[in-house]
Amino acid sequence: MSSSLRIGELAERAGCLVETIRYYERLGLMPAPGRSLGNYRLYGDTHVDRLLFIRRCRSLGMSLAETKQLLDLHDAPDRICRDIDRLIDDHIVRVNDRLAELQALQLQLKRLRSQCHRVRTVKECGILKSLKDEGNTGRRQARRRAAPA
Amino acid sequence: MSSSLRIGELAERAGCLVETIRYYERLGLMPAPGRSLGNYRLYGDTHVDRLLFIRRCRSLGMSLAETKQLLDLHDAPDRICRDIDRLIDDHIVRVNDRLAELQALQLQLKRLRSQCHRVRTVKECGILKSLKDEGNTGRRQARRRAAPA
DNA sequence: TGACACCCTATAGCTACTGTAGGGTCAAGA
DNA sequence: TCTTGACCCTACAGTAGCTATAGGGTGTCA
Repeated sequence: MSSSLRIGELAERAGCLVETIRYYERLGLMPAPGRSLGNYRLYGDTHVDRLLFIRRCRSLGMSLAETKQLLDLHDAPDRICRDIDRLIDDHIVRVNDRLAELQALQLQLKRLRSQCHRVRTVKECGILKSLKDEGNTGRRQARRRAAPA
Repeated sequence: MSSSLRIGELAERAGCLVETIRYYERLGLMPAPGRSLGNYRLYGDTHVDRLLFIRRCRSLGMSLAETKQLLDLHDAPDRICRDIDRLIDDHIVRVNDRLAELQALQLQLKRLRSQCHRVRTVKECGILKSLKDEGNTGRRQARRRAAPA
């Protein structure tokens, strides 16, 4: 029953590329499987489960680092699950933030788009004008040493 | 009036890092400026405008490739501006798509989070259970040659 | 003269893969 | 038996958009 899959079959089950699985193995997310006589990787059911778990985390937008944390928690089943809650909560916050950013962005783009008043040439294009003038950019970064006191 | 800024001052005006400006220059988004006797880059007003334009496009989520297209259109002021409209429209569509994806994701995460019923150990954690069982992943990719007919 | 902020080039690192080169394995068909 | 073709292997380069580091040079002030 503990099937013996080759990497291509595993990839198909998980809906990912063969290269992705080898990549996860290099990163230590997937354990190195046994090998056939011809040096082919051979996977069992636990590998299938683990890969599906990883892919599901990824499809929920988690990073590989977060996914690794969840896997580690999963491998220590007697720990309290508050850590898992926290990880998911943090992720929800990040997704919310990104969502708000994108919504603001969408609004700005629509405003920008409305600047085009059917003129004919680029020279008179309201969109380009807006892109040039508006806001003058966020001024977030600018890494230079602090001015001496 | 056509100021002569060093790269650090330009970076500060645009709210980006010095390295980012040099990176844009390597990519051809920023033209190579003149140099001082000591080989320092010296920028004028046109460079300031161009960098602000780029940063504004980036802050609107456009790729550098899209930004380059807009810059090229900008440099050919007699072309019809329909191309600009189209570029912005395409971008709006992509932002909308991403927004919808994120909203679906947020819903899934909240459902996932609600699986935790205040149990104590990871072993019994409903979140991990959901991550293992649910949906069995999208099965999108899986690149293998088509089965022979 | 020294200290320090700033600049230079070249190169490596980040995330999460994806793609390629150059080979080996394995099963089926001629 | 030989060949074909799908599949596998390792190692490495490439993607986007920066960011960081090493190892140097420049410019200004005390």
